[in-house]
Amino acid sequence: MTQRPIVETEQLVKAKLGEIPIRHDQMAVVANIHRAASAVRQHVENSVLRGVDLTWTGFVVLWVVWISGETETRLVAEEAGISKGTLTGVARTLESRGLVRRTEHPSDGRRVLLALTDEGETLMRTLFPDFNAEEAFVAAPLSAEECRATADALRRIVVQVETHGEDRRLELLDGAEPAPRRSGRRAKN
Amino acid sequence: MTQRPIVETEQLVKAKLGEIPIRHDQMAVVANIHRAASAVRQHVENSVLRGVDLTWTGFVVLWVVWISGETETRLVAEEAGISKGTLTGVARTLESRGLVRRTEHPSDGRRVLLALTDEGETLMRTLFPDFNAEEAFVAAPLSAEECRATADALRRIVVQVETHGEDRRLELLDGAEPAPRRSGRRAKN
DNA sequence: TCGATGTCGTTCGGTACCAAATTGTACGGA
DNA sequence: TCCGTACAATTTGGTACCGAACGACATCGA
Repeated sequence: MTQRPIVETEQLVKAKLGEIPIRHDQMAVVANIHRAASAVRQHVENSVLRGVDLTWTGFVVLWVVWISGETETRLVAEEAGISKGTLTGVARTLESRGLVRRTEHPSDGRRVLLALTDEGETLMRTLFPDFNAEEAFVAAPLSAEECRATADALRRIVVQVETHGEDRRLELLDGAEPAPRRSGRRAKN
Repeated sequence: MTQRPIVETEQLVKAKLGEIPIRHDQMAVVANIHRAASAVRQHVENSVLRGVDLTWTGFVVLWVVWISGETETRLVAEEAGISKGTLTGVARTLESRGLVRRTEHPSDGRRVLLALTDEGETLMRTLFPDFNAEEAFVAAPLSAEECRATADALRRIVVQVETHGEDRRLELLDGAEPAPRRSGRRAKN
């Protein structure tokens, strides 16, 4: 993942687009968010997670359930940042490994609750400190203060998308229908 | 994706782990990197990319080839931050849409070059400004200076993983064999 | 010249992942 | 009681994604 120098990229973009103005700083932030996310994810998967046969997402789901206790699946999906359809599959995998247990909701037959098994609890108690040590490792070049500032900036981006993203998308489409997703299951008509 | 308040999360973690010390700032940075990455990706896919039937990764690959010109696939994969195996599939998809062209390397029969078709060029010329506008939208809560500081912090994390990640992983295993990946194709023996 | 060794891109086995469709349950009002 | 609407999780159809294995080619030394 050898990164092309930013300066060079800017020149190349300029050559491609000529007069059209580009927001470089914003472009760099977005690009680096994704580079960092995949670098960190890859590192953690290949260090602490591989040995216990978990994917990143599997770990995140375990984490959410561990911290929250028995929780409805839709909330777990939301907290873990994946769709509920994806969670169904991930939860099935975790269940088959004996780390997670499904229970039906006491009063609402539609809902399903997720909780850790004893084995899951035990795993997380030893695994989380290792995981956190890798978080510390990847963030080592940043001071505590820089970590906080960076985390805060990223949080503001998340909030921006969550609060204004929907409106923005509607505005962009400007009345046109929402353009069906080409991959995945076809829309009915 | 309603985010649990950080303070609350810390208390819950503390309750779970008791005396074991946790690096909270580093934990928050890693968590927010991933939240931001998926929020941004989702927003962009559902705004500008859906209409032209591209996934995030497909766009990134197009971008790399657009900026770099005709390029060997292994370099495209590296620059795009995906494995070469994944690139084979993505390139196939893009080729089938007529956006990308494969050429054999003039002197080395193993290599394959990727270049945009005219259609690909045309698409990027109109698509990239739209894409960049969404980058500006998601980063809107940050000043230009904050964008630079955040991008820089993220870049340092990427560099940290790239320069010390391998050593770190070896150190963690401490002589043990590398723990086979359980999912995916089985190791030979 | 030929074999060992390395490096390409591709194939393969498997999970992850999304959004639409589907199925099942809840709950209000007629 | 029955119907319609709302909301729950699951299924479905498709791409993305990784890393190991593979086959084709390159390169170097004997």
